[in-house]
Amino acid sequence: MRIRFGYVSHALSLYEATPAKTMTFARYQKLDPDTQVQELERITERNLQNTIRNLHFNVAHELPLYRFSSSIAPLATHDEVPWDYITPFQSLYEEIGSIVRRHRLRTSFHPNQFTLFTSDKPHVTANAVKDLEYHYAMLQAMDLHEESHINIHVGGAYGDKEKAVARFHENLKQLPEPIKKQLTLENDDKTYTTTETLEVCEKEAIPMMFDYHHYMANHTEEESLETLLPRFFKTWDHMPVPPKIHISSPKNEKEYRSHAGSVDLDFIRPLLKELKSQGEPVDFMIEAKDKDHAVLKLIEDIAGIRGAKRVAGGEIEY
DNA sequence: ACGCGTCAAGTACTC
DNA sequence: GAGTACTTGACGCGT
Repeated sequence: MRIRFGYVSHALSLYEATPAKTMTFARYQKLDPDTQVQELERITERNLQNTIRNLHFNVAHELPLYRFSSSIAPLATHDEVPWDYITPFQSLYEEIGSIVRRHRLRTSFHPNQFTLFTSDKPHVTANAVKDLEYHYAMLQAMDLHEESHINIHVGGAYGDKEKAVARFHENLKQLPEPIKKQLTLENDDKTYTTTETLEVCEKEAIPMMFDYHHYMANHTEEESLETLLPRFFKTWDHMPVPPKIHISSPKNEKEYRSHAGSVDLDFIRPLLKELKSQGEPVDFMIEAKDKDHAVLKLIEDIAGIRGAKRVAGGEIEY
């Protein structure tokens, strides 16, 4: 089995490299109207430049996976802040796309928890569509809109999961088809278990994003890795990329669902064992507080397991 | 330099 | 119905 690795948005080793510098609406309103858009543009340009710096970090460390920040363009989907977050930065978006293609990186977006399709309130669904259109527009500007995935959760339960899932399928029709093609759906740590998420994925032909930490926090006795993983793999059949798994470990017993700074090798051992027996290549997106530090450490830890061998900076054969 | 409250958005829970 | 927690990083403000 081959495992490739990556981290979320910001390599902390780099000096002042956040790709998520932001501006709140409250702050925006306090600005002189003449400088409002100028300020948004200044922040966005910096976020795109920092995205490029982070991609160079990936290339130098041979880490094939990278998740773009969702906060590249502040207030991009805010009703009262209509501004063009694409055209002024076209060449920066293109540069990002060309780095990604040249080095065969695998990139993605992960919009926040407000982007969901289970709500019974029409404006919530409308906002979800708008938010996904924002992410997709950036991918288009990078010319990565046919390869990069946008990952979201199923959503809320509202006291009746069956009805909520029915609404998910209904509301999802409002999402333009090209955007829907780039979606992945992730099992969450409180509401939708892996099986429930798989059912939605299978119905919609959407690949599933398996989060192992969420699985550990939210699964039933019937849900064994042994039975779930083949079904999870199947949602990625006919995809040009391997199934992707989110990896993190609990902060502590009491705050089990919170992410720890690094990834505890013992916590993910059962997953590694099961993946090894499946034998298929997989990609690991590491979601630890220490970001790049945690990835590089985990790679060394896994490479230290008997039978495992590092074949690149961010790639292990096991 | 450092700590603390705030932030556009939603849901779940308590009262 | 109103209020708070959840949860993330970044930011502005007060000290």
